[in-house]
Amino acid sequence: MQTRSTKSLIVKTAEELILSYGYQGFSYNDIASAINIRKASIHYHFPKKEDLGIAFIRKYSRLFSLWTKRLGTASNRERLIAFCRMYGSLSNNCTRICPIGMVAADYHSMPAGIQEHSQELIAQVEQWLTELVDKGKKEGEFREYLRSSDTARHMIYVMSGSLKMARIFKEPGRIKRAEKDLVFHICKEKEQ
Amino acid sequence: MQTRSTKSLIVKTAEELILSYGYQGFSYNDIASAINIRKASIHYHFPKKEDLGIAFIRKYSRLFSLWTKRLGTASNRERLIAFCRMYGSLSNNCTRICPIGMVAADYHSMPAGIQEHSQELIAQVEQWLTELVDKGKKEGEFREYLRSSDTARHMIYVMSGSLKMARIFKEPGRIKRAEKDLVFHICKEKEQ
DNA sequence: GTCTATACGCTGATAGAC
DNA sequence: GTCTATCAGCGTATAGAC
Repeated sequence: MQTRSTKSLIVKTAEELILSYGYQGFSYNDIASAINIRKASIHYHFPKKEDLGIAFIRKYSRLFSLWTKRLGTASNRERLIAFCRMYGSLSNNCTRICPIGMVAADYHSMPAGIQEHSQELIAQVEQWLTELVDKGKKEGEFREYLRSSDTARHMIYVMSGSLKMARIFKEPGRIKRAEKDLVFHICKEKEQ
Repeated sequence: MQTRSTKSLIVKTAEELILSYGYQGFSYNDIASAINIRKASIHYHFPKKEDLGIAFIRKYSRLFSLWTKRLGTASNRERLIAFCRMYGSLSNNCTRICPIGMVAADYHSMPAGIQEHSQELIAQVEQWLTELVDKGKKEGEFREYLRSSDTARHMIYVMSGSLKMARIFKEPGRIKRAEKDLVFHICKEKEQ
């Protein structure tokens, strides 16, 4: 197991633990036993827990950038649906919530560095969605009366909320329903 | 300071701390210093932290029951708006989030007793909203195509999400916007 | 890079005096 | 009911050998 491998394995494990138990709900010891290394080795890669938290946020920020670039030539309606599906996949069969939902709830008990990076991640997603809604309106796919940025925020609230409730009640259908509600409210026709 | 007073003061303080920092983000020591008593005194009233967590959830459950009873003769539209306003007041000027949003995020790192009571609280609010939407549809105030329980859930997602984001970005306007969006989507006319 | 060993503060919790 | 005193355990974090 090489260095780079270990480092990304640590982040991957932290990621799973954070999205399941929250930032304060996991410890270096949890990671150490999960991947069979010692706590001190984690501190070598991430001296402070805050560093690991930031790495987690930044990873999702990069993943989202990559995801938007991979979309190619899809209609605005298709992009909207793709976003909901991608978001829903974070649920991991009702075991996890989304990064945004997690950092938003635990926000005030997180180190300042994580707070800043959280704001950036949320702003990044909001901006992408705002532009999507704006484009969808201009190109006649989305309802004209929508306010782009408010609709973008609305989408995040709904998808993020549905993941949390799906986990609590073990009802994956909540995520699908949230998607359908959003598509119906935002898109002009084809209620599907 | 009599006994009953101290007990309710402890719950009140726990409440503020939980809605700001989360269940794992506060300690008996935080409460003790906040109201100038010793940790052991808190353990007298609430032997385990879980007991205090449950008291917190149950208090909000009772408060919600009382709130719904105090509504009197209001139209369904007025009830919808009243709900959003009541919910928004939990924000406490962008310093707190809602009980549902908090327990939903930290769910898997909470003791089983708190999880159960959280489920009950959420179900209670969902049910009241479902009945409201149902009634609003039947009486012609709300849009007929809405599915009552999905709309109820949608409302919780949106209001709960808006409180969290309002806190992060210090934008109380997000809560008001969430309310207007919901009213517009659910009510038939008077876009306001 | 990974390990062993260790420091040390804070946590939830208990025993017992008043 | 509230206090002082105390506990074991776990948290993050560091030093230094290999």
